[in-house]
Amino acid sequence: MDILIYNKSGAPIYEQIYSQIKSQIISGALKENDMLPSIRGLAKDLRISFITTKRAYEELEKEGFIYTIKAKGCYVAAKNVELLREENLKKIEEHIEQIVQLAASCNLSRENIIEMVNFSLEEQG
Amino acid sequence: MDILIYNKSGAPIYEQIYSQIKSQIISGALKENDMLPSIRGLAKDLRISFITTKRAYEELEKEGFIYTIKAKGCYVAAKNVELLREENLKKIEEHIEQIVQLAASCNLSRENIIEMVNFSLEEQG
DNA sequence: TTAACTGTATATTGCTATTATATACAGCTT
DNA sequence: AAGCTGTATATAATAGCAATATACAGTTAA
Repeated sequence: MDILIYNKSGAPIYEQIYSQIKSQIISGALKENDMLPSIRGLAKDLRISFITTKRAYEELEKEGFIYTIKAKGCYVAAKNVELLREENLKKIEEHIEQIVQLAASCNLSRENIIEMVNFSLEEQG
Repeated sequence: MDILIYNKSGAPIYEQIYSQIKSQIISGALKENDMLPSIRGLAKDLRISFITTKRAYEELEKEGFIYTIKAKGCYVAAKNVELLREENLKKIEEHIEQIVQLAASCNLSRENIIEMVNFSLEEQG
């Protein structure tokens, strides 16, 4: 399990753990039913409290990326790609609606909006 | 000057004052060069410290909605369409950032996003 | 069965950002 | 001069959050 903590990054530790594991699940590096490192083991490796790793795992579980069996361990959940996709699509649609309204109230053209989207996409890579 | 403070609302007092005055300016209830209540007078009415009303006015001035003449008072600024436009642009950028992040985490392509924007724009007319 | 592992629950510490404040100051008006 | 206006600085009080220790309870394997 490759997890790196950058103390300078500004992001809280539990969040760094959360997002790194999440990425590995989404990318497929971690597969369904793979066992995650125990919250205590990982905490020891990272030299932090296990409460912090626990918090990261809690988030992951709440979002449906992992599941937990008490006294046994935490495992990668079945990838419900469609679910994730639909949830995100709904959120994206809401954002777009907001954008369209804002754009209308200040005479921003369609081309301008698309430009902005493209720009932002290129920034992210 | 009608300003109501809801202590339960969760929003800080200075922000409630800020947004209520802002609304009145945007709606036209307060017109260009209208004098606002003095920060001390308003504070007295609302039974709060004048530092709090001052903060609300500071925000309004920073955003360009009012202007101040030392030792005289605060006045509604000329309605600046560009100002509103910039505010909206900022909000739109924030929405786009969110969208880009969401899209990345469910492998939604640039084309898909642009399609969605176009679709939404056509719906609105 | 016990030692060593797993996750859980509760309370607490420390820190940082924010809200709201008092007090002392300086300029305008009458 | 009295009484308004806004200004500047320093301070108190909160609230929220990150990270933690400690005590608990279930599983596994020697």
